[in-house]
Parts: sequence; C-alpha cells; structure tokens
Amino acid sequence: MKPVTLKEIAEQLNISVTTVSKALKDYPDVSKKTKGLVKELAKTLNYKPNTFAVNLRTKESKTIGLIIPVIVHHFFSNVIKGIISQAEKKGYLVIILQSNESYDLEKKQIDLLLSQRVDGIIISLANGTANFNHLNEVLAQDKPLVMFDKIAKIVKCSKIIIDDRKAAYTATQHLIDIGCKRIAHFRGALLPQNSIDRFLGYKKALLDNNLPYDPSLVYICECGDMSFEEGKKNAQLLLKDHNDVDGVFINTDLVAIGALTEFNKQGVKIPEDISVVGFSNWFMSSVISPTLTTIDQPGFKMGKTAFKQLYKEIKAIKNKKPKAPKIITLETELIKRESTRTI
Amino acid sequence: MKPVTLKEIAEQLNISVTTVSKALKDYPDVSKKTKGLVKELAKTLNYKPNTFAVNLRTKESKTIGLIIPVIVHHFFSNVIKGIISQAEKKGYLVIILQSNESYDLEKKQIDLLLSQRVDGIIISLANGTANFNHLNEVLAQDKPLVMFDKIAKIVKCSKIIIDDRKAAYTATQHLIDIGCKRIAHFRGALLPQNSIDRFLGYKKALLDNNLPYDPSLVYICECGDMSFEEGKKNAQLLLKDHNDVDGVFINTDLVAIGALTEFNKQGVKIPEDISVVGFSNWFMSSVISPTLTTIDQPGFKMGKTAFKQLYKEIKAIKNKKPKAPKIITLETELIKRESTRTI
DNA sequence: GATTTAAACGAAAACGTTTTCGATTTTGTT
DNA sequence: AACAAAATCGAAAACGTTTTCGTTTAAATC
Repeated sequence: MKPVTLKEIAEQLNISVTTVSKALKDYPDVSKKTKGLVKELAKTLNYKPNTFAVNLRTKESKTIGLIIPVIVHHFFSNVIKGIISQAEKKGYLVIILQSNESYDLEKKQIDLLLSQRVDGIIISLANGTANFNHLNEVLAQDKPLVMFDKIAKIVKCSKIIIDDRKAAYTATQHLIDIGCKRIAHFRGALLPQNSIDRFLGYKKALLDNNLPYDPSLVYICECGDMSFEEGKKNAQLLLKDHNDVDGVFINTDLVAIGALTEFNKQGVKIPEDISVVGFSNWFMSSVISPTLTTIDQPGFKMGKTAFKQLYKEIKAIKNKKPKAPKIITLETELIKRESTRTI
Repeated sequence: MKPVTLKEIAEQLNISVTTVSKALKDYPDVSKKTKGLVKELAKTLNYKPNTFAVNLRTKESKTIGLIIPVIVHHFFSNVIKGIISQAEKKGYLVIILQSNESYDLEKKQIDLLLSQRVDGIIISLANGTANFNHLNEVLAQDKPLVMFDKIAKIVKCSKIIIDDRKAAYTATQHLIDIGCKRIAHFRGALLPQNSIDRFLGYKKALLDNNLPYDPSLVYICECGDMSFEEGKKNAQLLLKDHNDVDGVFINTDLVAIGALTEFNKQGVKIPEDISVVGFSNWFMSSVISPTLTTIDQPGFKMGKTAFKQLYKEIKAIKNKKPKAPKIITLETELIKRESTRTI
C-alpha cells in the first residue's frame, strides 16, 4: 500500500540509492546494464518519485499560481484554458484562485501562493486593487510575475495586454464612420487600467473627429463586478436622460448584452435608433439578437502568451540571468455585426 | 533573500529548532514566554513554513486535483467556482486540468495528479471514457475520489449528480403538456451516463403519455465536444427529414442555442411551430431570443458539494475510518421561458 | 533536605530525494 | 606486471519540517 521509494528499488537490486536515482535520470556514470535493471524494476513496481521530496531538494514545485477576478466569464475562462494548455506542455501545474474583484482577497491569495512556494504567478488584477505592495513582494522574492488584461503599469513585471486605447478608438471610430453624432460610453468600474484606457480611446476618437466630448454621456459603475444588470440599468438611465444618443460604446460584452436586452424591451430599434459596440467578443455576442458588433480580445492566446513569458522568466532566474520585464501587446480586431448600422 | 527557516529563528533566540516549531504550533510543553518571543520574531522576520518540507513530513499537500472536460463552459466554470470557493475555506488549493473530452488525456492527468500526491481528486469524465482502470487506481491508492455530473456508475466512489432521468422526464412532460405530439431529442454523445439518462427520461415520458417512440427523431452526435455547431446541424437535419415535429428536447443549452439560431435563420417560428427545451440553464439562455426554456442545473452548488464530500473523505481516511461512498443527488428545476408555448 | 512531580526544553530520527566527491573497479597502455 | 586512465559506484550531507522520547530544570511534597 505504501508508495515505493528509491530505497526499496535499491535494496531489491542490492545497489545504493544514489545509483538508483542516477540511473533513473540517465546520469553518465551509471552503466547501461544497471540502468536497464533499475528502469525495469521501477516500471514494474510502478515507482513514482515523491514530489514532496523532489520539491524540497530542488526548491521548485513545477507549479504556478493564477489569480483571476472571476472564473465564470467567457474571456477569463478562455485565458485559463490558454494558460493550462501551455503549462501542461512544459510539465507545469496550475493552481487557480478567484479574487472576486476584492483587493483584500487578492492580497491574501498572493500570500498563500508565496507560502506555497509556487514557481511563478500570473494575475489579472481585481478592480479594487490600488495598492501594489503585495505584488512587489512577489518580485522582491525573486519570483516571476506576469500580469495580463487588468494590469498595474507601475509594477515592474512582464505584462500581456491588448492596446485598449487603440481598440476603443477603433470601436468609437466605427460608430462615427456609420454616422453617429452623439455617442455614449459605458465605462464600467473606475480603477482598472483598461477601463481608463478604453475611455481615453473613446474620448480621443471623438475629439479627432471634431465631436464634442460630453461627460454626462459617460456612465460609470461603482459595482465591483461589471455585469448584465449594470448594462440594463445604464441603458435605462441613458434613455431617460439623453434621447438624442445614436451610438454607445460599451466596456464589456456582458454589459452590452444587458443594454441590448433593455433596449429591446423598451422598443428601441438597434441599430436603427442606436448603434451598439461591445468589447471582448464573448461567444454570446454572436448568438443574441441583434448580434453584437464588438472588439475581439484574444483570451486563449493571451493565456498561452502569459505562460510562455512566465516560463521564460522562471528559467532565466534559475540560470541566474534574470531578464528585464517585457510588455507584450496582442492584436485585437473589430467584429462588425448587426448592432451597428451599415452605411 | 533566502526564505527564513526555523533554524534561523532558533539561532537568533538561542533555543532549539524543536522548541521553535512547537511554539509556533502552540504545543503545551512550551512556556508562554518563549512562545511569545518565537511568534514575535517569526512575524518580524516574515517566517513562512516551507510547504515542501511540511508536505514531505506530513505526507499531505493540502491540494486537490480537478479534472474537467472543458473549462470554457457555463456549467463547468460554475462548478470550478464552487469547488474553489469551498476549498479555500478549508485551506485547500485546487489544481485544474482540462481533459478536452479525451480519455487518453484524462488517464495521463490522473497519473500526473497521483504522482503529484494531491490529497484527493474531483472529476467529471470525458465523453470518451469507457475504461475505468485509471479511476480505480486512484481508489486503490486510498485517495478519495469524487465524481460529478459525468460519472461512471460502476466506479465505487462518491458522486454528486442530478437526477438526469427525472429532469429529462420533466422537460419532455412539459412539451407534452403544452400539446406537442411529435417530439425530437438531440442527445449528444453516446457514452456519457447523463446522455443516456436524459434519453431514457425522454423516452419514458413519451411512453407514459402514450406517444410513440420514434428512434429516427433521436439525433446522436459523435463529435466529442457537444457544441453550437452540432445544434445547427441537427436542426437542419430535423427540418429536412421531419416537417411534422412540433417539439424538441435538447441535451444541452449550447446545442439548443445552435438549434434556435438555425430555426430563426430558416424562418421557423419558435415556439409557434416548434417548442424547444434545453438543459443546464446557461446564462446565455436567458438573453437570447426567444429566451430558452430549460432545466436549471446547479453548477455552483454541485462544486461546493463535491468538495465538501471530498473533504470529509480526506479527513475520514486520515483518521483511519474510511467511509462508504455516497451518492448525492441535487435538485433541478424546469425554467419556463419563451421557447415553449403556453397553453 | 531529600524526594517526587510537573514544566520546559532539546537531541535525533525521519520523510525521500539529489548531488558532490571520494572510493573502487575495470579497462587500456606500455 | 605495473601503472594510468576511464568507468562505475556509494557514503554522506543537505533540503526544512515534525514528533518521539529522553533530559534538565523548577516547583511541590513530605
């Protein structure tokens, strides 16, 4: 019942534990013959190295931590998938934690991962995170840290992002191109960098096209978790206060879908009355009615890239040649669908 | 830069490693005074026990493994969330692996988790899994194993399920109640137990209501990953071969949504021409048009329950009082929406 | 003051592996 | 046959913790 150890193999073969260990790892100073014997017996006994001992000895766990604001989320679950798929290729396991958009939890979880001694951490920040000591603590311990999507510019680690500003600019420009003159923006929470950048892209597009920027058309949501309900609520407010709006650029597809639902309910014609552009390209956006024009955000690729970068840094640190942090920007694409007019 | 160890604390305080260890764990044979000193120094030095060493010594990792067919999936990601949330409460970490509906991968991953020496495993089987040696191997090693949703009845472990048969019966009965006479069924893949049970529930409802069971109305999908495309394809086939069908019970919401999309495209009126019932209650189902009548499957609760059960078994085995496997059936609910007629 | 009891501490083994470095054996060379 | 070189092996330390059990010190009892 007890798992078999090197010692037992050694005893059965009347050789030392050292030789068994070396044989299994193909050290050059073990003869072909003993290597054969050891490997064979190891296989028949179904020997599996004790990870705990290996970890203790080698000081690495071949495990990384992943902290994510929400799991039930099309974009994030795609990222998870990307990370896991890539990690598996390199023999790494992934421990996943959900911060629930809470800074306090995020902090605790970083602590937990550090004391678990994972080899590296990938994180997308909670909306509420404004203090970065916990992240700097990771770097201080010489542990690789990679951020994606919701990042903190100020923390000196690698980041995998999209150009939120540019993508938002493109989205807004599209609304302008099809003739919208009064364009609202649902910007979601205040803090996260990508909220800010998307807002800035929206604003710049307006100004570049000589459209006035009207702050009352920008809807902020204090709720931590941006959601369907938020979209409905904002749509209601919008219809009540601004009946001249003919276009909306919305921070996230889920919110956009909430807005669409409310627009449909109130009999507002999309796209004839109002054109709507979302952000992220959730699968859902392609099946609702009308289908949603949006910005495709490559979640799976982002996950893969994040792990690849983390892996490089793990190796680099191990070889005592730490690399400078790298910022990788992935391409996005405007997906035109039914929720925006064609000219 | 090196992490601080018990030894360093001991040296600074001029006491033994033993006492330091005991002090931190509140052993009764350490004086209040030294406990105070030790704890204080530990805090100022930011001491974190080396998990590798603790694991090696205690033979447990406070980590469990989770194998899931697909991550980007409303139901499964809810389960993940449930498991993680519950695990966190008990101080357990969760390693997540995606089997991609592949038996081979699943087998490898079980192996990986065993050699990683996780304290227990939660799994939802791949569609292709018909051989259960890898699962019995887990039990043979005295590791707790809990299955959920896609289970194998034959494996003697705890299971968290819904009554698929009953739920499918309810769904089909609902179609019958609103007047459907020719009811088709998209049953998805052939192997998984819940596919079978849902089919049996469908069939029994027909027979109990004296409606003929027509095998040509049951659409099977060999594709491993049941999906949107499958729904579209089956809807096409259905419209081509059976223009008298007035109701469909579909295995999974995502497939149902594919079918709805196709029906909409071909101008088939839902629910006037055909009533549609899905299964799982994905969020998406409440926002598409028409909104989808479906069976609510409590993913989050399932995840929580699965971990709770696993936890009990971990404790039980630790105390040398292993418990008999338990099968827990969670309630489901029919959610009536626009895709089925009202009488 | 001698003895018993309780309180506080520590030495050492153990968990299973990896790796250094020295020892032994074998092979090759003259 | 003697020696050098190469090939093969193993002893032992180390990783950091937990826990058993014995030892010392302090307090309590007679």
